[in-house]
Amino acid sequence: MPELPEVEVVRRGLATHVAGRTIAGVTVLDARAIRDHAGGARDFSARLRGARVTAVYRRGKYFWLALDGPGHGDAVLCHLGMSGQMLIRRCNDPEDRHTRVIMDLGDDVQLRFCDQRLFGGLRISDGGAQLPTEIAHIGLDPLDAEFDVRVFTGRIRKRRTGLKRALLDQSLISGIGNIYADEALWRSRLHYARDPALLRPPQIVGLIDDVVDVMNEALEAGGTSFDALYVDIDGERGYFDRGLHVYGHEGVGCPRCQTPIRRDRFMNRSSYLCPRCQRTPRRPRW
DNA sequence: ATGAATACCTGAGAGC
DNA sequence: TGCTCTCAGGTATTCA
Repeated sequence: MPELPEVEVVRRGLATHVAGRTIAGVTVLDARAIRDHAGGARDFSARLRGARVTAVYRRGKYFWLALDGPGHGDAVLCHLGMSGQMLIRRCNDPEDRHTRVIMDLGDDVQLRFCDQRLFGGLRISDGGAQLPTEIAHIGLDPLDAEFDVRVFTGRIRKRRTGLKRALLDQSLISGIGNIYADEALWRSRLHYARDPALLRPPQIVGLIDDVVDVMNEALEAGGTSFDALYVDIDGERGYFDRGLHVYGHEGVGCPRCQTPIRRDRFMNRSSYLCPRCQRTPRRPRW
């Protein structure tokens, strides 16, 4: 569900409200939320007790709390999956639905991990404060200062797969999900089945420019919320759904040419595109 | 190397 | 009302 802009909104909220705090206690309400933590719930809680959060980092859709004190150099590695939320609450605030893990942070502050579908989760990464080895296979995201569009161009043009499939491959470039893939492809007037090897390098540079633009615009709007499943750490929605041009707009006129937006089934999910602006290629790669 | 299928989950909404 | 079906922003693994 949440893609890079939504995760970055959460990361910023945590950097403001959690960094500098000490974890006084951890309650795992549903062990499935930490299924990727090798040690299980007791180990998870015990190792975090007394640890201090020094900073909150992100790569793609993953983020992590860097720890000091007990667990110095370790990190709490987090992914929101399709429906995960990080909520800052007072201890006596009403319960949030689907709360799976609660971290008490002192001063009457709680961090609650809530996740309806449980595709997300938390785990401790040994020595992962700088960059968890568990996500070594995740590529740089386009907002990372280290991201080099020339390197990316070289890599994607070697991929023998469709353009959208490549954009969604988190090992090639991270942070892009179904919404922002469709929005960026529409901005670049590229069909999802274009063959990356047949694109000119400037087209790929332009596409990445569009990815960065749409993500930055979404970030300014606080992310995209279609429903209550994506909210920031205060439980507030984002407003970028108003800024979407094609995603979820089946049958609505393309903002450029008024041709009705079409929804295709692709990779077992929906792809929205303008059939006039984004012509099906002569030699498609699916 | 690539990708299809599957698994992990809950819940909202549509249609009957 | 209650059943079945489809859909949803993601990732990892297995098998061909």
